[in-house]
This record gives sequence, structure tokens and C-alpha cells, in this order.
Amino acid sequence: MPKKVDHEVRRRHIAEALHRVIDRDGLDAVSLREVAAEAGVSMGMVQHYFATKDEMLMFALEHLNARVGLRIATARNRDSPRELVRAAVLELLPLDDERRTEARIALAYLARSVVAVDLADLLRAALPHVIGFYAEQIRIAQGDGQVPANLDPEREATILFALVQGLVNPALIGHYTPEAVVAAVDYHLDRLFPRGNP
Amino acid sequence: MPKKVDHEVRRRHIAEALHRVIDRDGLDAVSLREVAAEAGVSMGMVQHYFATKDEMLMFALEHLNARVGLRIATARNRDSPRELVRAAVLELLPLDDERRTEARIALAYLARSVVAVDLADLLRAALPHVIGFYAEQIRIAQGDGQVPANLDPEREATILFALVQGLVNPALIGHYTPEAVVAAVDYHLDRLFPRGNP
DNA sequence: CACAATACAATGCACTCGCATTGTAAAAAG
DNA sequence: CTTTTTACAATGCGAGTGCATTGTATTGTG
Repeated sequence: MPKKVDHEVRRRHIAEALHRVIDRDGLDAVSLREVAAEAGVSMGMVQHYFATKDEMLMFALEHLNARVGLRIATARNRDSPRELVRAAVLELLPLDDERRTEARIALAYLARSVVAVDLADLLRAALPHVIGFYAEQIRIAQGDGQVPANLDPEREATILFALVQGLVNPALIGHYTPEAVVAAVDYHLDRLFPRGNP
Repeated sequence: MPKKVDHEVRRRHIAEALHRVIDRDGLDAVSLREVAAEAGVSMGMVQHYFATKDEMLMFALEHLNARVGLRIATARNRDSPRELVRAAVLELLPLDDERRTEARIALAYLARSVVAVDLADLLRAALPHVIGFYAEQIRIAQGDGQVPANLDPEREATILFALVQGLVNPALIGHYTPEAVVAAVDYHLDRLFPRGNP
């Protein structure tokens, strides 16, 4: 048969160009022509690998989800549950350019998910994993006496996740400095792990 | 001179139609023609009251900000600081259709603000007011002994606001029921006001 | 070598967009 | 009544959109 091309590689290449466009000019600026130009390929090629624009968007979001998930899973080599949770939390905050870019992209998808059910499904599916991880670590820390036994791990995980997500948007529009964001996180972690960092 | 028309009334009428379009189909679906149709007027009239589309969007956002700010200011007739803060917090959460609509609209603006500096400025300007209100109430409650004196009012206000904002998005995409959202808020308020609701 | 399937590239099409222009009706001012 | 200013309505335009179609070069398979 014909030429051998790794479809996954091409699709990822296009997806990353797509995300650069979102980061630079927003999701509204995403068009087949714009993505093709950013990726340095022809528009016909983009169409060859993605039948529709929506399919391209969905693939790119899954690709991003996988990337972030992998990075969080990699950060598991920490000493204490507190440090582990802290690292996972900071990974989601726009503290440097890379994370800032990711946060901007994630926000763009989130906004569209309000009127695009498929996107909402994808985003929602990622939540239990993160929150469950927090809850798991809190439970472990309770076993070690680092977290007060009277705290509800599930609720604390829910609140921690909301707190983190709620810091993202003000930080993105420049209301908090990265240092202020980290300080707020540590302030809350001090309460959650009063004896987790001796 | 000519016909007498209240410009503000017309502009608000158009702005509300614009927000109905955002709520139904997202900010991407906002076009001069669509807004005009939703408002039941001609496209020429929309152009008569707003020189550009951006001007229309900015006006509509200010209009929304004013509406929400007014509603929060109105809710000040509560017994305790805790109940006051709780009411102000619940006012921002998508617990019913009206608040849900507002949250969807606010999210749309927020996403665009990432690439539209003017919008970001408007959104950022609203934050200190809300967070300052929380901090003020926490300080008052500390004076009454309802909030532990060792808590930092500014930091607690920051965290409370972030927590609330962080609950909005998962609630919008259906990950939390309204009851779960309220439960999470009350769980955190129990910690913040351990003796605020005897 | 012949064939067929794949990987693009190029172009066309119907549609929508924001905005500018033009025309018209109405009413306040002189 | 005349004039002038305002309030719209209607239309046109160039640009950009997603997608379909067509053409062509390449390469593995029989």
C-alpha cells in the first residue's frame, strides 16, 4: 500500500499547533487555515487527519488531558503526603509560562463546554481522578497523624480542589502574583496538615 | 430637535438580549444580527446605539456587574456576619436558573478576557470589592468572638473567594449538585465560624 | 511492472461576519 | 412652515469560515 505515516504523530503535531493558537489568540481564532499555518502544513493536510473541526478540538483536549495527567502521576516521588499534594496542586496553577499556557487553554475549553456537551463530558471525567487523589492522600496522612482525624477527607478534597481552581482565574487575569497564589495554598495546607511538615 | 429616546434604556434592552444569546449559544454565537433578532429590533438599530461590537460587549458586562453588585449589596440584612457572608457567597453560585445563567455568562467573559485586555481590566476591578467585603465581615466576627482570633482575615477572605469561584465551574458542567455545593460551603464556613451560628 | 490505496495540495462554494453607506421618517427648533 | 437633527431600516462589501471536491504524487502490494 501507500506511504507510511504515523497518524498519531501527525495528529499530535496539529493538536499542539492548535493549542498554540488558543494560547495566543483564543479559541475563537481557531480555524482550519490558522491551525494549518501555525503547524506549517497545508489546510488540506489538516482535513486529511481530522474529518471535522470538532473532531480536531476533541482530540486536542484529550491530548492535553493526557499530558497533564501524566505529569501529575510523575510527580509522585515526594516524602510526605503534604508535599505530594502540594506538588500536585502547584502543577495545576499558572505559576510559570508553561502552566499559564495550559490554564489559558483549559479555560477556553471550559467556556466552550458550557454549550458543547461533548467537551463537558470530557472535562467532567477528569475531575473524580484528581479529587480522589487528594482524598486518598488526606486519608493516608490521617493514618500518620498528620491530618486531624475529625476532618472529612472527601469534603476536604473537594474544598482543596475548588480552592485551587478558584485561584487559577484571578491569577490568569493578573489579580494575584504567583507568590500570592503559593502563599494562599500553603496557608490552607497549614490548616489541613497542621503536623504534616515538622 | 428630533425624537426623544432614552438611550440607556435601549442599550440595556440590547445588552440583555445579548446575554440571552450568550446563555443559550455562547459568546461565539454573538453577532450583530443574532443580538438584533433576539432583541426584536433591526440590525441597524443595534449599530445606532453601539458603534462597534466590542463597545456593545463592554457595556453589557458593566451592566451585568452592576446588577450583581446591587443584588449583593441588597442582601445585607442578615443577623450574623456568618449568615451575611453565606448569603453573599450563595449569591455567586449557580444554584438556580438565574444564577446559573449569570455564571455561564461570567465564564464566557472570563474566557475572552484572556485575549481581550479591556475585559480583563473590568473583571479584575470587581474582585477587591468582593474579597474586601469577606475580609471585613471576618474581622467583625473576630471582634465578636465568632471567628478564631488567630486566623488572618485577608487570607481567609482570599481562600473563601477562591473556594467559591472554584465550585462554580464543576457545578456548571454538572459535576456537583446544588446541594453538594451548599454542603461544601457550609463545611468550610463551619471551620471559619466555629462559634458563629450557635 | 501494474495497480490501487494513501497522503496530501489546491481550489471552489455557500455562508456568515463586522462594518460602512445610503435612504427615509419623524419631531423638535427657528 | 421650514430646517435640521436624530432614529432607525436596508443594503452592500470585502474578508473569513467550514467543508466538499478534485487533482496529483508517492509507495507498498500482487
